[in-house]
Amino acid sequence: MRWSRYFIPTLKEDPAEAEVISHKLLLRAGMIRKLTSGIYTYLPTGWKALQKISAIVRQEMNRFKGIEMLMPAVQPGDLWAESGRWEAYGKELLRFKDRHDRDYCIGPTHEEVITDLLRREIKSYRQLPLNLYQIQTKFRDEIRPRFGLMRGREFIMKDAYSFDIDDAGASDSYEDMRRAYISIFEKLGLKFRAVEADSGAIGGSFSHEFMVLAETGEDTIAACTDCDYAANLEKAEVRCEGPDCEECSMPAEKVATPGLHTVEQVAGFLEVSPGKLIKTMLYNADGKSVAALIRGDRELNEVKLKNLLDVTSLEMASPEEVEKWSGAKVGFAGPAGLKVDRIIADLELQFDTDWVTGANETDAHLRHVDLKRDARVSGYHDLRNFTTEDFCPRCRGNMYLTKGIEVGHIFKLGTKYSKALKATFLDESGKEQLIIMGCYGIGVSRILAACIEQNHDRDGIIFTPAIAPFEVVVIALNIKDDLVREQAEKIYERLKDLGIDVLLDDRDERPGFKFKDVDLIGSPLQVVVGAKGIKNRVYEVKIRQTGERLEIPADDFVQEFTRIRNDVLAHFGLTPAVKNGKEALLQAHKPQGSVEFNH
RNA sequence: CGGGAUGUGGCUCAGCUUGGUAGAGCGCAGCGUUCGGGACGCUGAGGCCCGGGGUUCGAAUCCCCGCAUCCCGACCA
Repeated sequence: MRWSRYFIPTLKEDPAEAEVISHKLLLRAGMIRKLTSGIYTYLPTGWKALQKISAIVRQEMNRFKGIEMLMPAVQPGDLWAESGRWEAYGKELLRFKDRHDRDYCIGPTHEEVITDLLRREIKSYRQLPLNLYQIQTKFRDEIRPRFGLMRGREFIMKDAYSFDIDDAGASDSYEDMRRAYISIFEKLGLKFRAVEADSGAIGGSFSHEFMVLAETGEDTIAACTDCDYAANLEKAEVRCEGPDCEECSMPAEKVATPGLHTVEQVAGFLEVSPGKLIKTMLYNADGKSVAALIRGDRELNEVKLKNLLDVTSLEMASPEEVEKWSGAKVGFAGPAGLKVDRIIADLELQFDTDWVTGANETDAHLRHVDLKRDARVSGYHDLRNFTTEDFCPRCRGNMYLTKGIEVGHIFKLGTKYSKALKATFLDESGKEQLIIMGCYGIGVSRILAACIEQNHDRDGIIFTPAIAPFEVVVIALNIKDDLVREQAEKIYERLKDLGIDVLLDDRDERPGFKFKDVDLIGSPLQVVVGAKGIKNRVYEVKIRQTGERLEIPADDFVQEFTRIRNDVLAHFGLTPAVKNGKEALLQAHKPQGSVEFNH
């Protein structure tokens, strides 16, 4: 492709409408333009990058038994009423009526449509399993679209749905998709983590989120340095182990702590560390009184508490309730003698003793408390937020915190939709059974934004070779110089022959102008052809990622260029695989299961 | 849905406090000089100043009502 005959409307200045880096750079690099809030046109290079992402998604989905199809964007309201989501989905579902006054919506997802299709077509267990997917434009009428492609209203998504005859089959389908997703993100050349998501009542690890690692990510992830374990910070498991401690040698003793009701105040007054205090947090859980005990220097994780109690409503107790249950004003509750239905303690409290707690008496605390001796604790459970001091719950390795952008989510649906829409099959014994489903999403357009969030510098985008609209840009420095033009054309043709997606910057512009533009659009490699180089029989190759400029002899250009290119591919965890001598498909060369690449 | 901000040439913005009929830089067109990190000079085109009402002799500027966009939060998953 020749730049002079192409369409890449770059911007020199940051657009006022953009806040986050990927949004700014997508606009500045001429990849997208906004039509209206949360809705963007993909310009040629933006669309090209999206197609490259889609191609890898498609390739890996097919490899892991997915079958591509395409469903309508517009869906009848009746179908959504049948699944119960016409009411449940809320305003995010864009609804409208046709000329006959019938209800319709624009699909934010396709469980209803695919389940409707399958219930009509699937009769027998012999027809299953199936995994059907599509890559399609979705619409969700977000209350507040923001960050460009990161959270648009209209966006491109790959959504897959699996259909199995039993749980074992569904688990196999799920595992296939998990592996496919790992492979997809490896081949895209992105640093990512598969994160265990809240599997809720289903149990087991049946939900994973795939997070592209980027400092600007919205989610915080706790990840293990030694194994694959990673989880959203608020979901990360805390494991505590150790020998049971001896009973405290001293009896519990009441001390006056007038007006001191925060951890810091009490710890300071009694000259102990906050870690020797126990916070007693009182909750109203579905009408029952519950006390959660946690070390003074820790944070309670309410989601963990709620899941543990398996209640629908969990609220902190009102001051009145606190007084009623503890017999003291807020700030002086303690486990000893507390009048609540249930006392639950955090795991780590069982490995220590000689605590300071509230005395259930205003202006008083107890010291030398031994939980086993002095309180009726019904159980020790993981109740607190994960900290970086904690170790990996799987392999005891060290954990670190990182930020991520959710780009994929896989989970087992079970029979939620097959039940609602009566999608059944006859099993071997002729008995009618519900189809077991799973669904698997990838935000294709969000990947483009996430890639830029992860890979950019002050000059612009640094695309991974797999996503770059053009892997190489050949810059003809002075196009009016016949020799320069001829040499640039020659290199351009040679690279094309190697099967590389290459752009020839043949514009009649000043060098500085062209350098800035080329850096901005983010191609991983640049070949600079100038009069000076030609005189010395060298070409210059610039590696976008590092800024390195390498002079290579004109005579063995192809050989040297290929070597440099392979180094760049390796940096993104990729190797070239030449097929039919032409098509340069990019392959991840990392072993499967290894999900992170280091700089 | 609550809070905040902004709408002026294609883009980024000034002008608004203190009303007098619109500016800069970039971009665009032409000419010349330049030519390895977004050059310089000259000439030129381009604006119902978001929309609608009002106040006033006179409104980009003051008042009221809309609309749009962006940011924070809540909501949603």
